[in-house]
Amino acid sequence: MVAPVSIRDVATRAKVSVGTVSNVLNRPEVVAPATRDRVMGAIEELGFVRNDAARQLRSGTPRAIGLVVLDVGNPFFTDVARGVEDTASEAGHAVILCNSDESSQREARHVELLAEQRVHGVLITPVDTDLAAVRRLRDRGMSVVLLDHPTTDPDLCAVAVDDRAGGELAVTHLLAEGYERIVMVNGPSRIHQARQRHDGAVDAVRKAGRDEGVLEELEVPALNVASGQRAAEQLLARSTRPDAVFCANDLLALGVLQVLVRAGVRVPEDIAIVGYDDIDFAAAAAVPLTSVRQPRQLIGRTAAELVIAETMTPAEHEHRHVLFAPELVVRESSRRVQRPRRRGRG
Amino acid sequence: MVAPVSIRDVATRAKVSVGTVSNVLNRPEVVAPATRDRVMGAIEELGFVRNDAARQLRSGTPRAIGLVVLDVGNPFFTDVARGVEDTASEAGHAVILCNSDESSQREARHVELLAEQRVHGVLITPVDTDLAAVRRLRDRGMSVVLLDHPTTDPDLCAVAVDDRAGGELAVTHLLAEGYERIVMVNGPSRIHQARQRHDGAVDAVRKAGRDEGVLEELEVPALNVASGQRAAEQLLARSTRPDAVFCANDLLALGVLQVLVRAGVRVPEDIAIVGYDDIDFAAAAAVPLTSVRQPRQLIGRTAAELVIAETMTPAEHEHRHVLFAPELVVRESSRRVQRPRRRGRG
DNA sequence: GGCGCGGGTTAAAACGTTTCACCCCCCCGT
DNA sequence: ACGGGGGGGTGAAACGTTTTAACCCGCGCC
Repeated sequence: MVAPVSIRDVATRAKVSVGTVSNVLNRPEVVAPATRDRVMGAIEELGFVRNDAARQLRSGTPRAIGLVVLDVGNPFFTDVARGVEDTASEAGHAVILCNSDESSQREARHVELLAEQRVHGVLITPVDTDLAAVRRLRDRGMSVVLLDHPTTDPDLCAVAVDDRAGGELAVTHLLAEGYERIVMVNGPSRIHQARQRHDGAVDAVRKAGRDEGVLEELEVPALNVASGQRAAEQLLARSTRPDAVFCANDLLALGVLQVLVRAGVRVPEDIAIVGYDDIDFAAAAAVPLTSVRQPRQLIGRTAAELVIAETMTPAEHEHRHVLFAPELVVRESSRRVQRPRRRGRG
Repeated sequence: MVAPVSIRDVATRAKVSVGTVSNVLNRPEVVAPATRDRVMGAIEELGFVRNDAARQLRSGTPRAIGLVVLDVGNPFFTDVARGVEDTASEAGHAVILCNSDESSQREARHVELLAEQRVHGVLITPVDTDLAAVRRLRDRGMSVVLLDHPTTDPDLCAVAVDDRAGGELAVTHLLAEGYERIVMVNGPSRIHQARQRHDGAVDAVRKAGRDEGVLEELEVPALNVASGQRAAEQLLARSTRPDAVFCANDLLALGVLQVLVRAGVRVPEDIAIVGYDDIDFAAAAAVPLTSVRQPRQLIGRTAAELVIAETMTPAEHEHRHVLFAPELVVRESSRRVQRPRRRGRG
């Protein structure tokens, strides 16, 4: 519509050189107030906007960071994204959000795109445990922060929550409340978090000195509401139902909860439920959901800070592995209440 | 870590000119197969990645589009975003996601950033009804698509859903089911969608030939779960309660639903609830929620297609205003059931 | 046997910044 | 009066591509 206006146009308009215009843009203090005002005026009148591609080409310092998540539909990730976005935008960076949808193929495409953009850094929750894609990024010189995916690689920053501890927290709580036939509805074992949370659950059983039969794992194909619903239907069809369900995330838990409630099963009297993530909907569920809280926004903020810090001072940067502690939020869905036990075992 | 490798390095390695390398990258068909293979080999060995900043600078055609939403935490927007992301990534574009958080200030900052990035186009749900920021973008020559914000401006593309029709749909349904004391829990009137949905609700009352007293509006400060909870508490405290609640979005509805259920109010027997957006959680709620469905992903896809089309062929592009029709999804939360009316009025 | 032709390749210009070395001029000290 | 110094500004190179005009060369055609 309008002819693109460059720094050169501004320069001629303000009767200065392009160098001076660049200076008022980047180091206003070195140019005399009078000329500075003149240049600013010209910028205003012409509606000049700095072309970041050129700036980046010359200066080599990009102003965007990439964020690759497993599922934008999951509130957990949007909260993380919000944290990332906040600190990034404070630092004047744009966030390029990519959704891998748990597909390595999509992940690869997105990573390629980010590499071409020469982004400042990449925050990624890798879909595969083998970190080939991630390593390729690093080899091309970008700083990478692993999100919610612990690693021992000393050349990588990572921000995660101790999933094993979280799993333990949940099941310890259930055992303490007196539940004895616990089913863990878990995601596919290729997902790292799923495995860790289950390991933690097993830890809890062992540490409590219980028979390992008190905990059973039921694997579902995806960590979403629909899978939870199907899992609950399966459980309902059984002759002996569990007295508690621990779900690998809140979406599963909400699905389970809904099906149970609609089937007339009382929660927690008949079956208790514990979720994971403590998304906002967990507290607002029909029966407020006990859940393992992760500091979602904090994860995002921390990761963004790390990646920005790393690119600011690449030399003295030490790669850090930040591991947050999860926290159990007990709500109604798992509180032991006085009730007639249908089948007294403990 | 690794010295950045440019097209020039590839050229010397493959013993061709940089022009040829560029041709291999952009028009493989014009270069002889033998040399093409040689160049590809060099690219592979050196791990070359095209620098998009330089490409964009020279060619003027960027490969990213901007998306500015009101609230990334709202599943409605993440679904829209997913639609945008899908088509954008099919077209080889990155999506820069920005969260304005309903603040004009943040919106302005993000818009500025996008302008500097010289993005292909911007998809935006503006926070203010006056479209100053949007117009500034357009004046700078970027194509803009208004998301979920109808306009009559013929110089702008827009993709929206007929909110007024949606509001009418919801209330017509409630009236048809025999509800007669309807409260609409609505967002702040500065939000365009909120106003439209209320207008539609009023339409429904009028068309049904009812007294306008059957519909009352209760305004809450934000369209989220917490506001819904507070609204429900207010309603519970009243001496005469409504027999139906129409919420301006599903987050509000879920908040209302939870508080009602916990207070022992039966839904829909005592109070019916209708939400708006039909987010995934609506169907999975304690009482599956009747809601007005918007084609969320389709909105995103359509908007992305429009913006890409516009920048492909700016000359022959005609700005379009796409208006999708909402659809009522009736579920349990508003189905009339036989029950003893507490106070017979109709 | 010269000519035009066209496929394949190249050299160089251009994109809009930033940065760096340099210049001008005025003021100050001697 | 002259040199030094420094504030304020300039000009040009450089960043990594894409693109265009030109070039080279072999070949078929008149």
